[in-house]
Amino acid sequence: MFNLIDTNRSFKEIADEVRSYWKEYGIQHKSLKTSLGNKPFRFLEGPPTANGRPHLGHAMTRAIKDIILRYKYMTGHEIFGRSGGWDCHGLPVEIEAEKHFGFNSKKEIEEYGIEAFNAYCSKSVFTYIDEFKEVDSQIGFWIDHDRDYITLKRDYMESEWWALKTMFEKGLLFKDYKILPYCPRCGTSLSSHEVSQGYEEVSDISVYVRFKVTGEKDTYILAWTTTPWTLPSNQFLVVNPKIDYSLVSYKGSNYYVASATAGRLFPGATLVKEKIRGKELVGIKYDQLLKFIKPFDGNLQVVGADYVTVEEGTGIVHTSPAFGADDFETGKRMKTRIINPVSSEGKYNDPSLPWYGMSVMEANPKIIEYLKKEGLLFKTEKIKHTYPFCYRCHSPLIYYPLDAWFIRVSENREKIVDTNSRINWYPNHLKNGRFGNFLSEAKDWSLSRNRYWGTPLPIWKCKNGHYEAIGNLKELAERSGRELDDLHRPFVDQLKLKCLQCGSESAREPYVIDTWFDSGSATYASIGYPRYSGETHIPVDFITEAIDQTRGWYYTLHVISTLLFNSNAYNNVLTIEFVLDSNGRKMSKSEGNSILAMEALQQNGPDPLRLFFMFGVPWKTRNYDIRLISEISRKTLSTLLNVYSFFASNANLDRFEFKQLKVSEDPLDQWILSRLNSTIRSCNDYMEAYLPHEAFRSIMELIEQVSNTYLRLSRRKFWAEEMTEQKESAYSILYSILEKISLLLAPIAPFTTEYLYRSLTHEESVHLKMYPAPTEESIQPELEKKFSDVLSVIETVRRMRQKAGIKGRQPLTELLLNGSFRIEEPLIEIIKPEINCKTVRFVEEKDMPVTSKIKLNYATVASILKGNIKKVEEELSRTDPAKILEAVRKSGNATVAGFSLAADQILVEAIPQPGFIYDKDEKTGFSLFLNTTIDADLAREGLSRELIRRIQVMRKELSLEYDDRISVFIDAEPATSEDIRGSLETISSETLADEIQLGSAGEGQLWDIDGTKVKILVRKNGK
RNA sequence: GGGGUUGUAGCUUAGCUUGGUUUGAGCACCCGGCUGAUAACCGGGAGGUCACCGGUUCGAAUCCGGUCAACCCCA
Repeated sequence: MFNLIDTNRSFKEIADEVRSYWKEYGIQHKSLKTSLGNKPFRFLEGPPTANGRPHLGHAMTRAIKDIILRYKYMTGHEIFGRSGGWDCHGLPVEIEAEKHFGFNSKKEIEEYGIEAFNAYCSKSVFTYIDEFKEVDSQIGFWIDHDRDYITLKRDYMESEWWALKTMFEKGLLFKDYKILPYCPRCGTSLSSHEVSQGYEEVSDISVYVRFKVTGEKDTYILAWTTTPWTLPSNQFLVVNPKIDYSLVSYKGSNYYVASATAGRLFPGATLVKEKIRGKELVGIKYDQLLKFIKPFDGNLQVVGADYVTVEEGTGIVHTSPAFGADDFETGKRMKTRIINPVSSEGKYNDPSLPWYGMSVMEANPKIIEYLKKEGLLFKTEKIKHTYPFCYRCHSPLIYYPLDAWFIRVSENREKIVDTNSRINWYPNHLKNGRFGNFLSEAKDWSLSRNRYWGTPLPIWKCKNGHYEAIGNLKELAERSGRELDDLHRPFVDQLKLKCLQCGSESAREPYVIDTWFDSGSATYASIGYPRYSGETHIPVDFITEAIDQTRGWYYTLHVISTLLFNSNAYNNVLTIEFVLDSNGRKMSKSEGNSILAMEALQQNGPDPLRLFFMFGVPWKTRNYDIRLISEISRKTLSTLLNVYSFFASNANLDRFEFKQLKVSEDPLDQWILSRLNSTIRSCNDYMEAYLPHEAFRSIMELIEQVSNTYLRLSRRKFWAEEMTEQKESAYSILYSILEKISLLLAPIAPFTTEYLYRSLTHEESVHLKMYPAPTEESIQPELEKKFSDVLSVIETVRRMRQKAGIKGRQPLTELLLNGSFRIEEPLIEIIKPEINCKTVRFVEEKDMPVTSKIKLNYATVASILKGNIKKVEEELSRTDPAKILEAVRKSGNATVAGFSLAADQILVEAIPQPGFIYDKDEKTGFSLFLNTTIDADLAREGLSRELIRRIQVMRKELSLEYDDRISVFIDAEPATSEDIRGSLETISSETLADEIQLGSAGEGQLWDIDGTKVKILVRKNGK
């Protein structure tokens, strides 16, 4: 017996029931611990930081990961890395902790104590881990959370130490003094991939300031800057030696600017000197702008550099080597010491400045005011530009000189570009586009952070500048004489070594490393390579994350793997775009329009949500739209459950049991099997190519055809009382279709398919079965094409009936077809009942029930015939059109009333003979002639069909079971009664009536059938 | 300023790789019909300068060039 199902249950209810079944019988566990084959498949989970709540985007990536993993399981793969991962370190965590304690500076953290602070971080990073796991359970993401990798665990960090030591020894790790993007609030530098996540568009005030040329009256050099706070430390002005500058006289003063900017800056000014090459300006000395900090020797002069452009500003760049990478280079070249009046908290620390103690961002407007007051300001301009902000705390970053450790990436660009060539990117354009571009411009990775909560940099340094890297705990114990359990700060800081080179004491470099190094190490650290595992997961077969990871995880995984293992980290990577809100806006916490994963799951149920994620291309944004979500699952899952419900209730009545697929010769059966198998084939292809959304699309199409074509056309087979061969075949096909679709759809909608599959087969689980393989010999492309022709003809006839005002219930005698090919007899049999015609046949062109009427094509003929048009037309109306057409066909033209008419000069109009209507089917090109003559017999038959339908409606209104039997009483005009009497048998068998009485219907319902009044009463008799 | 992606009906979209009848669906709207599984379905109506301009071609939504717009990334 097949389980009967309630088609009105919500998908959420079904999922809840299935989830508890899985739990009770350990189905998920079985899937995680077993495999159906031994092909290896390596997966890697991108680790979230669980100090924020999971939102809709998390749900989407997790759904797609699950779809791929379930498919791989079902295709006999042994899956490695089917576990979770948690990213635990880093600034994001520290910032949450600072908020918790109300701290605003590093000083406060240190006063509170690093140990206690880190202890809090270590706890808070798991605040929402339970909610993440709950989302996984709700959405059906089957991974083994008992084997999650956790980046703060000793084993994990030890692997990283191994990696860092290896890099150190290969010379890939180096320390340098550089200008780095720096967050003054967090007190640490950021790497380029972190900076790239924090650009925002802001409007700032930029200033044009005049530097007075030393010893020349009223002559200035005009420079432009968007960071007035760097002006107190101005050391140079830079021009481009290759471009032209002018000296301009404007309101009583002379200014040097790039010629290209003069017109814009000084409207209506007079030129004093034109076309001064930049290099002629080099060496000019100027007076200090803000006379507070004493400059060094050789400062305050114009120097040349070719990075200067004229697009913005004046073509002359104010240079403060402490606060810009280019500026720093200039300072280096000029061999000067750097003026840096700004502390690591971002405040002026030079007491000679009037803004002493102020943060530079606070000082900005004050400095502008001062410049104005002192007459140093030429003008200000509001500009909109993108500026980097700290991606976590939102403070504006400054460029700041620092000692920092770097990974030598730039020298290895070729390698990382090369290993990228081995990766399959979905979508492909990322490979050489966004990602490839980023790789080819890769900068050295600034790795060290002046912070607390992170993997400590395992490098010790002695007073003589000798460095040593430590690769694991054992080594550390040997070198320091102390065992350590926890590698974190502050414990590791306390360990001193004896320098191997000079014997003096060495202390750890006080940094932690970029948390992106943690997650980027997951390919080897997640399994504790090399200490706990002899192998890595490099390269994994598949990862998928959202688009923002191009510069994040995708990048760090790739760089680390290339540098350490000379390999790409992953072979296939699928990138997902964001889910936007219902108005197409980006979801964000601050906007208050973000949607939590749990919310969406509660609202829609897991499967509808998963289908929504599979609807359309993953790498295009989609708007969260609950109406669309329910529409998609209604079209697929609801339809599928209804097909099953129909199957199950009928099959149970007939005591059908599935033993094997029995295929009849019926083209309908052949067709649906072909469709089923071609869908299975394309699903396999798409899933192999990491295109699950394409697989879903093809399944959707199949479900639609099964329900609306196959089942509808097969319905009559199921009404037969006894088990016919046809019926059995149809059952077995329907069973097979439901089974295969459950399997095909199982990775995408795991809950509903489980429910369906188990109701159908009583097997343990759809998820422990092999993915279906196509039966190639069942695929008949030719038949699939023919079948769509059949459907097209049916549609056209329905349209013709509509136009002629003849209902579908009214039987007609014949449909005649003419075309360039024919539809074979068995398929004709499908057309007949659908269009309610007794015969459907093809005729030759000459036998078409049509008279051609030939008209003149005035457009081509008018100018030739002129006054003779009337005459020709008269002659034409007397001539047999067939003769004219024959002549045109043979010789290219026909002679009418002495005039020769070519093919393009006549128009042929087909006029169907009386009793026929004509139309053309566009898909097949067939001409269709429908005989619309309704004689008394046909009319009587039509009437009985009308009655049957009314009685069926009444059955439904009485909520009768489909096998309940009834008695019917019909009250009508005597003439109508006579007509009805002839069809009593048909009516009673169609409506399961034991008896039909003509006469008084008493309390019956009055119907108006096209003007004929009939009163009908239906009474239930039981089964 | 540089790079990438996208642009098809009110909305969601297919077709573009490989040029070939009149760009195909779904939702919503209106009219009509069908129904012994269905939350369905079928027919008709209205709604498209396939973003725009140019080129290649017998023929362009599709290929090429340019422009515009939106989004994303970089500087």
